[in-house]
Amino acid sequence: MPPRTYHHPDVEEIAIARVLFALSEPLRLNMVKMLAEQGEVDSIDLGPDLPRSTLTHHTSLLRESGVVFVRAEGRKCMIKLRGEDLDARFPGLLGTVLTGYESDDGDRGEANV
Amino acid sequence: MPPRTYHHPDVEEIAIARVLFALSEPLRLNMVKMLAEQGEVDSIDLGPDLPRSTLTHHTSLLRESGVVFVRAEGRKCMIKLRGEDLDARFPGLLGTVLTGYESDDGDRGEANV
DNA sequence: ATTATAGTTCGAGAATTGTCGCACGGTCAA
DNA sequence: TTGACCGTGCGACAATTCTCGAACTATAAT
Repeated sequence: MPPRTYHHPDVEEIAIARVLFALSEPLRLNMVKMLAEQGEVDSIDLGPDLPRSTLTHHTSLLRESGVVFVRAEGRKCMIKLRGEDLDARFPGLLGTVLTGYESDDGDRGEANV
Repeated sequence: MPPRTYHHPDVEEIAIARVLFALSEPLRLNMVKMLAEQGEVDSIDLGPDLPRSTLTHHTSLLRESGVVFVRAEGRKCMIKLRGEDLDARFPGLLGTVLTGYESDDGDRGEANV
């Protein structure tokens, strides 16, 4: 009956080690890149080819580490970066990671575009 | 006979996902913090209470991910941050991580000082 | 109400990572 | 040379993490 709800850690509760771990996974790092470019997106757009349970796994990990905010929208769910929260907690961190990821063509920077 | 040598990735080879993973481990993150504060240090100082093989495991991972430079000094080994290399590859990343770690007392920020 | 769709949970298995004892080779002092 | 010390590599085990199918719940359309 109750509509889907999601738990999000408070800003003070966000731990840097967990954030770094969340961003250290290529799939998740690419998701974060998309979120930074596109704003709030439908979760399915973050991994159209992934099994749903795998997608849920990664989005949940990003949410529980404090990187993203998840919101139920009808039967799908919308995801956006917690950019301001992250910047308040760890100033500049997200920006430098994303800038660094841009210049890292060794991982998967542009071969798939 | 040959003195101990260590392989270090070139600057261009340093991958951001691997760096973030290396920094996502509390033990290793604390080692990096010490290195940032103290410059080049004896490896033993990074984990006096750790089993040697465990210490080697973590220092090797930091070295292979491009975070630290390791040098044999007699029978011990000296370790220092590759600060300039990291900054050339991913500008500002290390600084923001260290700054963020400083303000993160939830992990182990100051309870042990 | 029925059907279809989307996300979640649970479980199992594979893969990766962390921990640590132990033997080995290199280094230094006596 | 002998012996103590330090780091490394190996191997085994524990702990985490990743992947993904299947059953389930909620939502929307017919």
